[in-house]
Amino acid sequence: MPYATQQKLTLTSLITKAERPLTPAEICRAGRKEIPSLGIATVYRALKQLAEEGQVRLVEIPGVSPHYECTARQHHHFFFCQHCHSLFNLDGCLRGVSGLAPKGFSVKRHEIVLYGECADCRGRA
Amino acid sequence: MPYATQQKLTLTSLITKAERPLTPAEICRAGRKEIPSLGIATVYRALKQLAEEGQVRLVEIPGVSPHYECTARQHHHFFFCQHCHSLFNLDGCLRGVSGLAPKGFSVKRHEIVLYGECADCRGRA
DNA sequence: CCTGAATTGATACTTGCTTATCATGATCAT
DNA sequence: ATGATCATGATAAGCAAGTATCAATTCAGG
Repeated sequence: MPYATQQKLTLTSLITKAERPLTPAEICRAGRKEIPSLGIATVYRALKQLAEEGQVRLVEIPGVSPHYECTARQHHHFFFCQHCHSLFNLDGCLRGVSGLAPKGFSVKRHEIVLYGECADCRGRA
Repeated sequence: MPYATQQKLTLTSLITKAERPLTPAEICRAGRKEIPSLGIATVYRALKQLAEEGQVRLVEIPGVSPHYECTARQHHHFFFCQHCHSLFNLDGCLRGVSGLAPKGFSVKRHEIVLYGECADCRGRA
């Protein structure tokens, strides 16, 4: 039977409360504020377990290193700031996405990614 | 000054005529029908040069290994068959894509990817 | 509080993709 | 043709993400 360790509890809480997808490195850095000895391997192990349980999912964005997010969010897409390299969640979706597929093709899911500059970076530039 | 070798000519022609994005491995395999000794390193070198010249561009799809395509095509998106792992070009786009971004964000470009089963795979299943 | 089972953290290793190295071979201006 | 230059192909090496290993540590039931 699995043990309830400080590492798991901290990491689960951290990922659940995050308001945007995080990289394993970001998760590790954040977790070290609570548990300074936290190792990256433990982060990967926790992510793997949480993903298997369905609590966390991998977010893959073209040209962006892998991020992870809590699955408790509804369907949404992402905005990647090319200046500060941060990933933002977007609300809403578009109509007719599946209509882009040729006849005879069945669409199971879709991804939409916007690239540009976030409000902060735009203001500073 | 660069030399016009059989390898470069063959690879350029091959990529230009392809009707869908190809992986370096696919390009190498196809090129060997013309030049059996063709090495993978030459494929990567050609892709790098063509990309710098703007003739070819990298196509990155979440969860899919890197593909390359000719830039002479107009704006389009992709469909990835989860069964045969092939990438297909889609015609058309959607309206209001940039409207998904929060206020103050500037959108430079976007990507839309559909995942599912292509007509062939769907028929066989 | 003690003991067996699970977990941790450091690090070595694996995997997939891409680039560097270098001896050999192709290209082209003369 | 021919020599200087550039390109090729095989393979080693690099790189980044993730996994395996293992001694040391932590957990939790009796």
